[in-house]
Formats: sequence, C-alpha cells, structure tokens
Amino acid sequence: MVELKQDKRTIILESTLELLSENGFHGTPISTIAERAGVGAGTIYRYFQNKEELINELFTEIKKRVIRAMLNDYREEGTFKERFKHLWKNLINYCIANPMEFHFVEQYRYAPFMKNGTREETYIILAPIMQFFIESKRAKAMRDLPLFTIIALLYGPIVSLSKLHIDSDQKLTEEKIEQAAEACWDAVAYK
Amino acid sequence: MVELKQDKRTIILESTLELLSENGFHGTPISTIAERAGVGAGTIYRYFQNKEELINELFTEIKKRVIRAMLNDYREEGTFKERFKHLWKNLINYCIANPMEFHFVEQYRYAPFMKNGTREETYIILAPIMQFFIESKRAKAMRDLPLFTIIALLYGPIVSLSKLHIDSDQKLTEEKIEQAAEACWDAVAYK
DNA sequence: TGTCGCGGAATGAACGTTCATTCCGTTTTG
DNA sequence: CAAAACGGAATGAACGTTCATTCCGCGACA
Repeated sequence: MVELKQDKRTIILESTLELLSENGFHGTPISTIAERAGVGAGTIYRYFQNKEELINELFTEIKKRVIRAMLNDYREEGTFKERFKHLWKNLINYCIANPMEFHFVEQYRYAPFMKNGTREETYIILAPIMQFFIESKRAKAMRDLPLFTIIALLYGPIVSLSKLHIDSDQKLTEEKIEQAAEACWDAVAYK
Repeated sequence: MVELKQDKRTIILESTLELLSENGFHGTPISTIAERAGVGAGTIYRYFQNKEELINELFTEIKKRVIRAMLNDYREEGTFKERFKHLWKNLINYCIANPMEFHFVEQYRYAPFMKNGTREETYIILAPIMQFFIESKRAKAMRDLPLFTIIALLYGPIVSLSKLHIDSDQKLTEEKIEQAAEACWDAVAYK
C-alpha cells in the first residue's frame, strides 16, 4: 500500500536526521542509517537516488515544518508589533523544541553540495511572511529598511540565541525570549 | 630554517581554507590540498597530526584574525554607541572582505568533530569585548540584558547580513551597513 | 476455501572507488 | 656526512552503490 511505502520513507528520513545531527555528513554512512531505520541498505536506494538527494529531501522537508510552525495560530489582526512577536516567538520556540532539526538546518544551509533550487523553494513558502514585512513598512510600523536587512535583524538573533541555548548551559526562559523579542522589534520599529 | 617551515605551514593552511570553503570537508582530499599547496601529501603530516587537526588549527587561526580585525583601531574613548559601531562595523566589514574565512567559520562552527577546547579559547580572546558590554550596561548605555542575549542580538545579524551579501546579489553598501548598525544599537540601547 | 503464480518491494553481500595515512628512497640543510 | 625534510607511490580501510536473489501479499483458478 502507499501508506506503508510512505512509512518506510519517513523512518529513513527521521533516522537520517538523528544521525546527521549527531555525527555530521561524513560521520554517518548509509549502512548506519539503514541499521537505525531497520531496513536494508539497498532499500534506501528505492526511495532516494543517492545519499545527497536523501539529505536534500530531508532539508526541504524540515524547512516546510519550520515555516508551518512559524505560521501556527497566526492571524492577520492586532498591531504589527503583536503579530511580529507571535511569528518570532513561534520560530524560536520551534528551534529550541527541535534542536536536531535546528542543528541540521544550520549545518547544511550553506554546505557546498546543497542544491540551489532547494533554496529558492523556501522563498515561495516564505511569501506570507515577506508580505507581513512589506505591509508593516507601508503602515510605518517598521522603518523603511531593505527586506534583506529586516530579515537579518530578526532572524539572525534567533539563530544565535538558539545555538547558545542548545550548546551552552545558558538556557532561554520565557522571560528572556520576551526580552529578546522586544529588543528585535526595537531594532526594526519605526522611531 | 624556521621561516621556511612556517612558510610551508602557512601555505598548507591557506590552501586548505580555499579548498574547504569551495568544496567542503568531503570535497577536499588531502591529496588535493597537497597539490594546491605545491607539497607532497606526506609533507602535510609533518605539520599536522591528521586532517582533523589541520582543520582545527585553521579554525583557531582564523578566529584570531577575525577578533584582531574587530579590535582594529579600537580606542576606549567616545560614547558607548560610537565605540559599539566601530567594533560592529569592523567585524562585518571583515566578514565581507574575507568571504572564504567567513564561509569556512560558519560551516565548521558547529560541525560535530570540532574540538571543544577550540571554542573555549575564543572566550579568552573575546574578553575585551565582553568587558565593553559589561561597562555599557553599568553605565546604563545598554539595557540590562543577559550577556548572551546581547551577543546574539548584535552578532546574529552580522552573520545573516554577511551570508546574504555573499550568497545573493543583494550587496551591502556603506549606507546599508550604517543603517543596520543603528538598528542593532537600538535593539540593545537603554530606552 | 486452499493452492499456485506473479509482480514488485526488500535485502545485503560484493564491487569498485576514494582517500587518509604510512613508508621509504631522495634531496636539502647545516 | 649526518640528520632532518620532503615527495609521492603504496596500502588498506571505509563507504556509496549495485544487483542477483529472496520475500511477501494478492488475485486467479479449481
């Protein structure tokens, strides 16, 4: 059945995520992935052309999850600041709650073998968020900064904070997240 | 001579940097590094225990350069905001001017085989900058945020902006850098 | 209902390649 | 002329990928 086929594919992807975020690309042979997934090595090649494609698939899969998480419960109502904080907190909370996914994405985002098309796909899913920035600027809730600058000012700290949270013993609390969200908003808010 | 020995070591490190930032870890065999450096493969093992150590060495080497660049022309005078902008611009300008180094550091910062000691070393070199943050908070020029939050708010955007500058055709100008520096300061400045 | 035959999913041993590392003959240095 | 430095062929382990074979579920048939 199609169901079973999907299941096996999913198991392979999840095993790959676990192993890659623990050991990295050259620390995780196909044989190990197969073992962890409980399938034969050859089976993996029924679902993915090769190791590289397997990782690319995993990458886009996870990016979709992340963006879905960010848009969770998002409504186009309330002040721009409120809407911003909702999106921003959704994202950082997802990163913290799913360290393997976060770690994996950060590790492979700019790996040289990453397919370019993979990156462009992201822009499409991100459209609603871009839209939000554009409206905020138009409404003079945000400063008139280039879109890329805005993204960097808001997304950059999320990455840094998540890394620190995951890798050090400095843990983020609700309060610290609130503080940081406020600070990020101050960076882009209209003065 | 010690000079020559150092020279060969340096050439190997530079070749490694070039190749790694182009092709990544598993895209650059030792043999290729040797070729590019104009030495025999065996010679590399006279200077480095193994491939991993070679990369670790490169990593700490570059981190030192980066921090030296950030502190370039830094004086403990002027307003806190001025001093901040000086440090911040130094850093982002270095990242942009040395994309290979930036790319390499970002790629390996959280690679699983990175030695932990390597990371701690950084904190020591970073001491003067930490000191600056602490003083700024004490003088009520910066808000009373946790140090790690401050770092994330200021360093995160640098990483994101540099990546966008290097990888997309959205190039940073003096003006955009100035805008972004202002914005970052607003994120942490006392209100 | 029980048996057979079929198609494709799954398997994992075997293959060929790649690559880090070693070894040893040669060259350079002091 | 020792001793250290060097080069690059040789080595062997690791790994991605293939493919001949097995397994499994289901429809056909009696």
